[in-house]
Amino acid sequence: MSTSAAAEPDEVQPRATYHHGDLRRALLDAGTDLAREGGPDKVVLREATRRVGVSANAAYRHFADRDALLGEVVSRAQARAADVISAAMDAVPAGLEQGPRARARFRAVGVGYLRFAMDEPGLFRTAFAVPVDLSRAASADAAGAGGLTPFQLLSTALDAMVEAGVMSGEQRPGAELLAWSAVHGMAMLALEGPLRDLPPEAVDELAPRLVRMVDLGLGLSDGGGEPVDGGA
Amino acid sequence: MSTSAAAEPDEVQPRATYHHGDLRRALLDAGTDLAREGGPDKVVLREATRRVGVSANAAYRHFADRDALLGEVVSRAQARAADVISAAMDAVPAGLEQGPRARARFRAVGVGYLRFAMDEPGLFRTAFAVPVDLSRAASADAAGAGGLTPFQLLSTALDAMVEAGVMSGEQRPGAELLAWSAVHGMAMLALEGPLRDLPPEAVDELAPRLVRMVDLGLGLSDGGGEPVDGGA
DNA sequence: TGTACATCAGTGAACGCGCGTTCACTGATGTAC
DNA sequence: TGTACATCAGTGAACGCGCGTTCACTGATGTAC
Repeated sequence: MSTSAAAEPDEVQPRATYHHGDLRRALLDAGTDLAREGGPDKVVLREATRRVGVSANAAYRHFADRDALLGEVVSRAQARAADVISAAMDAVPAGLEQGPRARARFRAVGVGYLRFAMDEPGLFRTAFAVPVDLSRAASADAAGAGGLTPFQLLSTALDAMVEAGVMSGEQRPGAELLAWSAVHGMAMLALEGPLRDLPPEAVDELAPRLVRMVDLGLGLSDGGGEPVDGGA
Repeated sequence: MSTSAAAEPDEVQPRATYHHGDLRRALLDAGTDLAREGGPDKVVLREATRRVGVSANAAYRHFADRDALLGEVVSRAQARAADVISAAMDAVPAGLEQGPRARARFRAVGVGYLRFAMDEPGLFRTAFAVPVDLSRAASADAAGAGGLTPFQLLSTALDAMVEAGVMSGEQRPGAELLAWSAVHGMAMLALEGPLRDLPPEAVDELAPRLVRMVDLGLGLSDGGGEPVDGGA
């Protein structure tokens, strides 16, 4: 243990072998850490290689350019969001009838989305506010452990509402965008908009009110007044 | 007319006098143009001075630093948003009764907000998505011609709904944030989020549905079904 | 089992970019007498 | 009405920053024979 190789977390010290072994994954991990710390802008090629302990241009063996790395980090961040949303949906109590259950799970999507935004602001912004071409990141490897992307989770929740008869089939088309807008807007206002100085607990308080507003505004009005709150 | 001073719009040619005369305003105008063209990131000190035809550091006679310039551009952009929203509110037909009128004007706030976002994406992002301290830009010179900021216009519309009896006073506190979230989210998704490739007319179609959702979700349910669309 | 050699995965140095900002300066203006 | 001089508003050159990316290279690996 030389003096130069101080106690740093996770392989910052010089590697034993010339070949790294799994540089691609290591760069992806470092890029994800950077995104977590400071959002998409902080996903910087040179810094990622620095953290891994490799020369700057070694990255070009594994990624075409910086955008390619960022793109994969974006997919990972979306997958993490999907996991949080899934967990919130699964936390809806089992005993409910079909209608209230569908509504509760739908609300849980929004609550989970906002929880992810507040708990992991950097990853959230990387996942959903990145000025990068998302055509390919919107699916496939953007899925969580359950195999669905955040958008797909939202879609299934809305489908279940229609099936349960608590939402009109007429306004089902495009409803994802309406619901998504509401929670995304609150997250962005709180994270990097004019509400940046709002205390995080204020969002915790507003989130249920917001998803309730969406639920009432989107669903059929029968019994919509009941505050069926789901999610942990 | 020399060959070097070609026909450029607006005083790009070398000035006649050593002193500019109104450099502060000229830089503000140039900064606003830049914001209009490419959002807050494009508000670059050097480029603003370049356009005005002045050396780069001349700006420091009038602004403490780049952030000071940007801050004033942000206020201007918010004032422009206020103008568009005001116009939408004023376009609500006069013949309506108090309740429907209050709802229509409230919806017009959202429609105007989204119209501004789609018509002036650069200014919109400068006004509402800028990573800058907004504590001081949130008022005073951020007001439009009518003397109110966008946020204040929204507040008055909500107050009018309560007064007209179409919204419960109980959920009035903080309702600005719920309504704002919805329209802000749609704008951000469409402008620099995953929906960036959505055709602009898709937003035109979704906007009324979104504000209707918010209206239904926030207001009292009596007669909320009527699609009282206001605004041009 | 040993060796030649193609291929893969790294290195180190350098480039150009455009930015914000600072330095020491000079030309223009206006006011006191 | 004229002049000295403080003050204001510009100039031109330069700095350092950190980035993405490219260049020519070398060390390690694995496969054919």
